[in-house]
Order: sequence, then structure tokens, then C-alpha cells
Amino acid sequence: MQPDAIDRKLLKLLQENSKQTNKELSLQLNLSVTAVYERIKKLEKTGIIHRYVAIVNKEKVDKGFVVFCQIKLVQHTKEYLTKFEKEVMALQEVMECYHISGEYDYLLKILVKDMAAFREFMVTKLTTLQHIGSTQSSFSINEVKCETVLKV
Amino acid sequence: MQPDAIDRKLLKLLQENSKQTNKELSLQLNLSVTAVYERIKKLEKTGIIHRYVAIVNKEKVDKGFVVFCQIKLVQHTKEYLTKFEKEVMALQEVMECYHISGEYDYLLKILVKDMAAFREFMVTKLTTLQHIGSTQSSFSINEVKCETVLKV
DNA sequence: ATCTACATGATGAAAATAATTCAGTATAAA
DNA sequence: TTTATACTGAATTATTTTCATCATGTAGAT
Repeated sequence: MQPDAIDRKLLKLLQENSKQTNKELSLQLNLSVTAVYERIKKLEKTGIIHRYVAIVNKEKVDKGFVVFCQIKLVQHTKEYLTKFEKEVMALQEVMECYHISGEYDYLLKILVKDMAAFREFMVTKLTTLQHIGSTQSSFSINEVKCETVLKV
Repeated sequence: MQPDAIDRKLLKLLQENSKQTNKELSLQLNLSVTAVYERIKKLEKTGIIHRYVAIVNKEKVDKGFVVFCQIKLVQHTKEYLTKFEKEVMALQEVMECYHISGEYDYLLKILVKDMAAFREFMVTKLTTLQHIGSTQSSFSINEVKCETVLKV
């Protein structure tokens, strides 16, 4: 399915605020409520809209300290990669993990309360993972941009 | 406000799927519909729930190529930092931008269609930004984990 | 210890609002 | 002409929101 201009605007609106009623959306799109309803259902069915979620303010729940950690494994066998990925999946502080090209093998985005919590995470969890060669951590000094709206 | 165990479970459910009805939530939480309703309103009012959004499948809208780009500025004056940040804000391919500690100054998460689109972005947008010293790009080979649920 | 006042958080019923279905119309492509 | 697609407004169904009320625990006065 190829979204048209109206679908693209609808996607923008829903990515910004999914709690808008179909009536509110219909006014912004110059369509009837039913037409909006059917377009949304189509976007859901085709998987373009994957799901709807609540976004939690990380500062308010003591997860305002953001760390990016690059990791090198000692070897690149399939076994080592798979084992590492499985272990990372289980760590709740790791919000994102990418296998990347370049000097390091993985890039992790880690959310914790503060530096002390990061130290604790580092010592008790990250460095206990198997087959890790070296790590390199960068702390977020300022979140300049964090966009959730994909411009389609 | 300090969320209790019920609030934490509610936050987990809403972060996983914000389209559940209060009735569905009430069954999972062993509460009345109204009690669920009031807890949600409270979480919204205190700002713990920041907003509700639709998540779009990036592969389905030709944004499946993920690049992390680290950037060093030629100087670290306030003027240069501010100008760079302002310019980055305007680039729709840049989904996230953090001012970070370490060798590089900024880490950017960039979403484009493919390598050709990244090359185009690099040549026509990124390298035309003022005061950039050097850049270092890593491509995502595999998205191992991408969690949106903050465990509270 | 007992009583009272107050705050908090729960409940079910009722009212208000929104989502969903449906019958019918218009348009464009085969 | 037939078919498919996308639209509309009205009717129906489901959900959210409001409201009156109840239960519980705490702090202060007796």
C-alpha cells in the first residue's frame, strides 16, 4: 500500500497525538468521520501503523541519565554474537541495542537514574557479560532532539 | 507523586498498548473501570505520562536504514554549539541528537531509505552544516533491541 | 482508648461522547 | 456496463466521563 497525501498527514497527526478523536482528525483532514476511520483501519491492517503507546517522561521516573555505550567483542563468531545479544535483551536498563559497522560491534542506549546507578549497572551487569573485549561510554550532556514522528 | 505497584503495572500496560479500553485494563489490574480512569488521569496530570503516539513501522515507509553519526565541531564556543543544534533540529532525517561527553561532541541517529539516500543526506545536508570538524558514521547491521517500555 | 473530621481511593449507575456499522452515492478504471 | 474504491450521513454499539456514595486510615481533641 502506498499512502497518499491525506494518509501522510493522518500519520503525522497520529504520531504526534494518538488520542485525538476521529472527529478532531476529520476536521483537520476535511473528511468525514467514517472516511478517517477507514483510512486508520487500513494503515493498521497493512502494518504501517505498528501500534499505539503511552510515552513516559523518563525524568519523572528516575531514568533521566542517558548513556551510549559502544562494545567490542573478543571474537566475532556467530556463537559469541548470539550469546551476547541474548544477554543484552534481558537487561532492562538497555533500551536500544544495534549491531553496527565500524570499530565497535554494538551500540547500546542505556537509561538509568544517575551516574551512581550507571556505575552499579556497569559493574554488576555490563562487565559480567561474556566475551566482551572493550567498551567505550559517552554520557548525554543534553538531549538536543528526540523525534518520534517519522515524516512519510 | 510516587507511583505505587498498581500504577507501575498500569504504566507498563499503557506503554505496551495505549489502545486498550479501561475495561480491559480494569480486568488486568483487578480494579473498577472508574478507578483505572482516575489513576490514568492522575498519571497524565502529574506528567508521568507525557503523551500518546502511534508507532509507524519504519521499513514500511522507506526509513529502514539506520545510521549513527558522531560529530566533532571545530570549536566549542557557545555560539558554534547553538548554531549547530539549531541546524540539526531542522533536518528531518535526524531523529535523535545528543550532546555527549568524550571524543566527539554529538551523536545523531539518522533514518533514511538506503545507503544511496544516506549518501545524498551526507553530501547535501550534513556536510554543509557550519563548524563541523569531523564525522564518524556507523551503520546499523541489525536492530537487536528497541524497547519503548520504561520499567518503572 | 474513643470520637470526629478529613483525605484518599474505591465502587456502580447514569450521562455524555466516540467508535463502528451500514446503506447508499459518486467516480474512475477495466 | 461492470467493478472497485472511497466517500457520506444516520443508526447502533461501545467507551469514557461524571456523579453520588461508601470504606479506610490518619491526626487531633476529648
